Amino acid sequence: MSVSAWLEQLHDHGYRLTGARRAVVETVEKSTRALTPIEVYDMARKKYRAIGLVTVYRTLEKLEELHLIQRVHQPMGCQAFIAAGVGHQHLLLCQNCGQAAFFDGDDLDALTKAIEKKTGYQINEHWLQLFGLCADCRA
Amino acid sequence: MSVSAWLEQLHDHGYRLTGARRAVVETVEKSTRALTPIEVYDMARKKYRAIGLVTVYRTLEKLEELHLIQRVHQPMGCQAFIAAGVGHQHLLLCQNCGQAAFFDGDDLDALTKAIEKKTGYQINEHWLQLFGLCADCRA
DNA sequence: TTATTATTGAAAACCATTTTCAATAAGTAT
DNA sequence: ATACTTATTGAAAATGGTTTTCAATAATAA
Ligand SMILES: [Mn+2]
Ligand SMILES: [Mn+2]
Ligand SMILES: [Zn+2]
Ligand SMILES: [Zn+2]
Repeated sequence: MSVSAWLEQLHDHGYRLTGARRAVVETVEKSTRALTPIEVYDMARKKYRAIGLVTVYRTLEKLEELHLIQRVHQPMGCQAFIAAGVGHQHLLLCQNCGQAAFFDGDDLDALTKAIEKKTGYQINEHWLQLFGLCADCRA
Repeated sequence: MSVSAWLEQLHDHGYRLTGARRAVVETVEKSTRALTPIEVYDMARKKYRAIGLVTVYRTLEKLEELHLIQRVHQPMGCQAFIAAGVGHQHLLLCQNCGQAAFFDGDDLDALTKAIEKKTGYQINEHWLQLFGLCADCRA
């Protein structure tokens, strides 16, 4: 995805393209780590001075509705957002700098089946997230 | 674990045993689903009328410090707590009634290794959580 | 250009959580 | 038992992140 693709998505869903929205989109789409509303606000403000924190919240809300961003749960808080992964992917987060990477290829079918049998639950989805140190931070 | 074991833990760490704390401990230890502070408050109040919501927050804080309870992250919110699992376990949650079950036996070593190689990250921990319908709710 | 109305930012409201504080009661020493 | 020390308590106030309100503005269509 790209900034222009995000703006196109917004436009295609009847949302107007404004300076404030462009600033938020550019900030979040380019970030390699999850950002909180305030962080987005501080960064977007450098691109569009007059932006209000309220507009950041409202724009994040719309981007989440369009599945362009997703909420990131972390030990320190669950209010951060990052550009959404494509297809079936999970997040790998650096515990030092927050650098995020998506990965796929997890196969939980066997585990899921075994647990369904043992517990009687019908399993519909799973959350998986890895934590560690990115290449830069482990050096 | 049991209610008395929790109370003993509190006592062993120098905390006094009070009616309010007993009510919170009994509520949370016996629950098979994650409870929010307000839910704990409403339930504990039936055992100890005079309890204040503030004391619920303070007691949950201590129980978490002692690793007797753990925070549960869910799509609807991340403010709920449940009796902590023992050893390496993960949660399986019913999307309908909230019924929680712990499971173990997940083996992510191969996946972890592969991702470390591919991404350059050093992976230290993982979060895994399953969602579905419990035996009662799927019927 | 003009008209329509979605969008905006400031201010106020909201609400979950935390802090303050004087009264109370658990644990200890007498 | 009784007195003493001080951790604990609940009420009230404060806090801080998020949401709502509202009149002004600006994006889009006519
Ligand atoms: Mn998966
Ligand atoms: Mn595991
Ligand atoms: Zn890093
Ligand atoms: Zn259920």
